Amino acid sequence: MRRRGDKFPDNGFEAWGGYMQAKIAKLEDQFSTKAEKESKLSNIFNGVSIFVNGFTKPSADELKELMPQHGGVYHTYQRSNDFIIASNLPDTKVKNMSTAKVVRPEWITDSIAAKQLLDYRQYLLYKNSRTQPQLKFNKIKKDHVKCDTQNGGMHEDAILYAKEMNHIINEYTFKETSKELDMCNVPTSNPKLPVVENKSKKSDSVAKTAVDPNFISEFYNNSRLHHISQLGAFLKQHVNDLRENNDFTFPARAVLKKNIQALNNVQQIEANFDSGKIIMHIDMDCFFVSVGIRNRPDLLGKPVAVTHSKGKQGRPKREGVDRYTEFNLYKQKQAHKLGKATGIPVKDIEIKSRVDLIADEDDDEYGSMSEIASCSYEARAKGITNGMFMGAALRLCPNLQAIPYDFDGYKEVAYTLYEYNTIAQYTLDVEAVSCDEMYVDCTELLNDLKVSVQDLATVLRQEIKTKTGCPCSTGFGGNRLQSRLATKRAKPDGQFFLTSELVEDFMFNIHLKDLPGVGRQMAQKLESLGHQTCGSLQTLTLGLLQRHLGNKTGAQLFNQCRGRDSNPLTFHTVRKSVSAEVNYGIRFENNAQCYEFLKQLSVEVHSRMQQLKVLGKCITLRLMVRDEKAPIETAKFMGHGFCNVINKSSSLPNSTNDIEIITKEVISLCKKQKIDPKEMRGVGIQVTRLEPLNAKLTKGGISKFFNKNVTQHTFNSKIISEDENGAIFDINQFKFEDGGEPKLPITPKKENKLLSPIKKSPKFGLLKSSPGKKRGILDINQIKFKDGRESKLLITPIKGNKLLSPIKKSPKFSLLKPSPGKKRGRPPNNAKSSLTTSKNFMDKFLYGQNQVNEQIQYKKENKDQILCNDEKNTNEELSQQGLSGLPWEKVRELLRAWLDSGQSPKFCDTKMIAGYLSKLVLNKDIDKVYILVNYLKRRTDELNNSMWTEVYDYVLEEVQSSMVVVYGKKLWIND
DNA sequence: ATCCTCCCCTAC
DNA sequence: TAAGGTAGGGGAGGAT
Repeated sequence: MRRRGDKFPDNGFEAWGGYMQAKIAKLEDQFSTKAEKESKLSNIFNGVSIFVNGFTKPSADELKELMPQHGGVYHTYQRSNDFIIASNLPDTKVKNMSTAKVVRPEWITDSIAAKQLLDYRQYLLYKNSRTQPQLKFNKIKKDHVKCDTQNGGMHEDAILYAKEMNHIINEYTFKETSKELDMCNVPTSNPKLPVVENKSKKSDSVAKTAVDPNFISEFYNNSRLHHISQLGAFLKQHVNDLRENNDFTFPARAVLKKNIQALNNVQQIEANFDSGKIIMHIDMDCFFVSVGIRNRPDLLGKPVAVTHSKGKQGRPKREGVDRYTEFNLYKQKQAHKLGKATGIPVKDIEIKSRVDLIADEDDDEYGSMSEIASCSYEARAKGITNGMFMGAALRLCPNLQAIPYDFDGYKEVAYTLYEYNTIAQYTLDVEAVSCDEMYVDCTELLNDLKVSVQDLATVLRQEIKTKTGCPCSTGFGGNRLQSRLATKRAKPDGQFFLTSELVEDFMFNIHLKDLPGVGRQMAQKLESLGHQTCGSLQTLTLGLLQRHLGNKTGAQLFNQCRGRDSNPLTFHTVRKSVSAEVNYGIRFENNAQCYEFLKQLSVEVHSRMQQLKVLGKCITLRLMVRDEKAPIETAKFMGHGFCNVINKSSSLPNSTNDIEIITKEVISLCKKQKIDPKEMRGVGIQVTRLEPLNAKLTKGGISKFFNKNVTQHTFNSKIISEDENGAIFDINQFKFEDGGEPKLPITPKKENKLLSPIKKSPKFGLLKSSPGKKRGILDINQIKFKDGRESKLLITPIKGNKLLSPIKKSPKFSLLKPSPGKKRGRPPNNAKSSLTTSKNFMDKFLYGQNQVNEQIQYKKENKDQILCNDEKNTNEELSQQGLSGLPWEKVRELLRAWLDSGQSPKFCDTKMIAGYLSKLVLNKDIDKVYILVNYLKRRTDELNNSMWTEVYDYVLEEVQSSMVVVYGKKLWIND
């Protein structure tokens, strides 16, 4: 089982990966290969890897020799965990990298001379307190790390640092491995030595088929598609989190504006803003390749492909492979599908396929069936495309350079692209598409900066390039479709603004295949109708398209081919399903093996569900089974070959995330199919109809928070440290602006505010201060505020005494009844039952909605904690206390789950949230109030549902009334 | 009409 | 050798 997230809970990015075992395996590999090849002089650099940047003394070549001799690893191109060895670096480079790991080469030579690893910090090329490593040393237990005598007098922190940087998580394994290598400086392949026992066991465990216990982890660790998918999902969540935890002030905009103004050709603002929005689409150019050659200038300008295959290398022969038959089956199926869709006789259809260029099985040179994940533009010029087989690609371009995957590198670059240090420091109106692609609604940003689209693009692209080392392209347009097509035009390494005047001409020549949503099937269908371009398709009527393609798809295409797209960017995503599947390496001999694998896959799904904190109600098993006409041996090694797909699902009586239930259900579904396990070629498990769970807010968990200490801590301390990022809330940091014209150095947003009239609810009019009005004074001694950030808190003066009067409960407030208006999503179970059940959403969270499931779960996971059941805390008491005893992160989490629940809001929940926020106000925790209220506002805006809007209005009224009581002023709200 | 289920398709 | 995952949208057709 892969374990995720438990080791590095403080670092979201690491938590995502968590492939501990694989990492360790990789590490062991590094050691063993070295040990096999070199006769080592020492183990000084065990666990240390370096990358040499620029001219050094000793030279890169000499270091390359030295490192393995002393137990270290030398990388020809940079990996994320490397120490960077450099004697000097140009300033521009330094600006754009973390200098925490840049070390002078003397570190290496001195360490060797001293026969021990010296503290690298004495050799840092740049000593900048701001960029010093911020290690959470307490995360690693000291007693695990004592690296005994083998490391000589190595500074303990240095050991820790080296280890952390190299992601050596399992100290035990690390030690064992090192010791083994220490014991014998001999090739580990010698079968006589004890170590070899170990080694040979290990090589046995190189997972070949799904029967191997390590197969899932091994496979996922090498699967590009898995990485792409997980990274994408992670980044979407990341954007959710950013928006949730951010106050939406963007101090970095000032710098951005300066940088833009520093461009030579400062233009005045174009008429960008005449018609609605400006959407930007950012896409890294051939992402995997760009990351892979960041430190391989020798490959720049050459045809390069990222692939598992090493090139024209001989492959072992496999009996029974019949590529011709297998490929033909695919083609026939495709032809059949097309014939059915278009009415063209199947025999008249000729299918082109990516297998066309691939050679016979026994052709060593052009026969590789390794897929190309990404290829450079030079390779594309030769006709190579992503997804093509290596054999075919080599035929098109015999000097194609194959480079390996660098999944850590992709992760690192993606993170750079999405973290505060690039786009997110300027705006959070970001929709994450994938690890290398995003949409940004630039309307507000451009308005604020008053710069041209082109200048903004130039500076942003440059910034991304310097920070990631990879080129990207950006496209701009009035909607997401236009911006996307613009990017396509801009590539590679360019930018393009598709202005509204250009759209019509531009669209005319766009190939239908280039429209998002038009894939192979649709493109072929449309081609069979006689259309290949948007211009051509524009001649068809809406009705005709809908008849051929269905209502939605038809309408979508009708609009798309005219450049129209009314789909807004989605800044917040809610998960609807969780799944795991493996369609590679599946070769079972008997049912037992099959069920064992299903069990492992269930564990995988379960752990993903836990991470996402969801329960699910519907479980689907997906099987790929060899088609009877297909050869038993597949064309691709361990591939699935030509298969039939079986989907079977089962609805559970209750939502669950119980591993036992999932496993049982999946195996039972599988048994029912009565499929010969020998014929299985792929297995997948999917869980749908999700609902949120917060296991920590079960009864036992909650009573902890009613502990007196916690309460005191929350309410009385002036300096508290409960921010999950470790930030300290410190009143001394608080600044408040008083009187006169607002200077607004802190909140660029405010400028907009003052420029643009308020459109929304008329209530808001009262909250706004008009530009000339004086601001009130707030007693800063009573405000808690986050460390290190400037204030965005603004309090408007009270408008008359009216606002002090008690708040009337709006009579239209009708949350207990389902609105007859539009429905969103699937109501849980059925609408009636959800309304009549006694428990509301918050209660479910607080007291355990799926009490059975959860408590079982809870007991399993918290055997030690369950002792704290102070039964005096009855539900009733908790009800009275509401949320006020909870840490605010919990409330935020709860609020999020509530908004994501897909249910109709209930008044009691609304009241609870409002009550909590009011208490925060009384507690003068304005910072948190501000974040929560704005989060609520953004989310309810997005939900665009009158019931939720009422929730917001109600909560805001409550908050503002408390504000008036406490401060005599209202909280300033972003609009 | 409006749903649910079982697909297929698309995107990265 | 090779690592063909995963989430979401939507259509077809049957159930309500």
